[in-house]
Amino acid sequence: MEQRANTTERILESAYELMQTRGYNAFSYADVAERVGIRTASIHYHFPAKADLAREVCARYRSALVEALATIDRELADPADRLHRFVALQGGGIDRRPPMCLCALLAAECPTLPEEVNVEVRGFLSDQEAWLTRVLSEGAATGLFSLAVTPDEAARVLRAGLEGAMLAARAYDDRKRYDAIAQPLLTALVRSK
Amino acid sequence: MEQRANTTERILESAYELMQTRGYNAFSYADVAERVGIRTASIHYHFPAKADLAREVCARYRSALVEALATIDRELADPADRLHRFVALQGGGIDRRPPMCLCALLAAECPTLPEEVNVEVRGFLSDQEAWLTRVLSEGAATGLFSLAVTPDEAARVLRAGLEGAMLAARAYDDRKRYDAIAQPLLTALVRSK
DNA sequence: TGACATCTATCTACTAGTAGGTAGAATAGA
DNA sequence: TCTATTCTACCTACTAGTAGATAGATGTCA
Repeated sequence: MEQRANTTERILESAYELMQTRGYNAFSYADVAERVGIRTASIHYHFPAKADLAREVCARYRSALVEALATIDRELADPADRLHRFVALQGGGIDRRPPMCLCALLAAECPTLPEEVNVEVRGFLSDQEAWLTRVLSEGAATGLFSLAVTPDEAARVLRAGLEGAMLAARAYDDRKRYDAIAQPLLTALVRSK
Repeated sequence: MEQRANTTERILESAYELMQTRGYNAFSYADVAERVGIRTASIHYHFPAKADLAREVCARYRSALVEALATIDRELADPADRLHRFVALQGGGIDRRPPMCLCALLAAECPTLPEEVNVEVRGFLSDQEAWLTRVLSEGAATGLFSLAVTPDEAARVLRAGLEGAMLAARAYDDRKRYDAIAQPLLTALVRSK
């Protein structure tokens, strides 16, 4: 049939959606199979074990993050603009509500996750923090804004705060809660000059 | 036999520990039964459904929070001291590492949780925010410290940030990450005078 | 006090359904 | 025909939950 690439992509896409809404433990091969329109056994051909599928979903999600951050760097020069774009990126588009970062969700399940998935989750969090630290350092160094704490502290706080904001938006099923936390969080951390 | 109260307590205690480490979806009656030393069927005598057990665990956790906050109010008068005690409370003792708030964890699983559990989770988050808002308002009103944002904004940001801090500590299995976020978070939000 | 009845708490044994995973046959395109 | 892909059919382990029995404690009343 030569639909392997096609099917693999569809499996990954469905698995991503399921993982983002339910997490790792609450989705099954049966859920994916139903969405893709194949049998559960067929998924094992593309991804021998559930851990393989989850790891690949995370790895791609992480790659997408790296690309998105590179795009921000390319399109925006001002560190303050970059920060706001980052916050908006995490907040998601209009159709994706409430916003939720896949890896923030998986972080909550860490103790029950296969180790190869945990590696990707931690890598994602580290990538985020590293980029934020760089942008915050640049802004502070060039005097565009002043920080309430050191750049790497601000990066950690910002990442953690946005994570908590997404979780709250999810718990109350109200995407406005994200902005209601993200905005004052930025205000408290970064003082524009 | 008259061990009902005893057994009920032991079931609740085991369920609490399991839920705090694995969340709702990744623990089973079999896990609880093994720890308590009874059969799974016996758990159904005390808690007809898994949702009943989880709801009770959450309700008690929530009550414990309310009590703990009342104790803080009773023992400490200074709003700044109360805040630091709160942060330490969330960070847990020396033996409980890495720290994790049960309801912060469950917030991540919200879409897959029985509604009666969700009610308790949201109630917990609201209780926390209400208390924080009050303490922050008092501190700001009496001029003990100044806030970077409004008291209720600061309360939301603080709660979200600590939640993200606990998640990070869990993901990296390193309790130091909690303090590494909590401390600068407080610094950025609350300026002592 | 003794007998009967009820209650508590647990058990064994079971149900129906789901989990992830495997073996090997069928199919289809190059 | 060879190879890639998907299928049917199955497996074992586990899920929450139920049915019915039972041991022993407690209550009630003649």
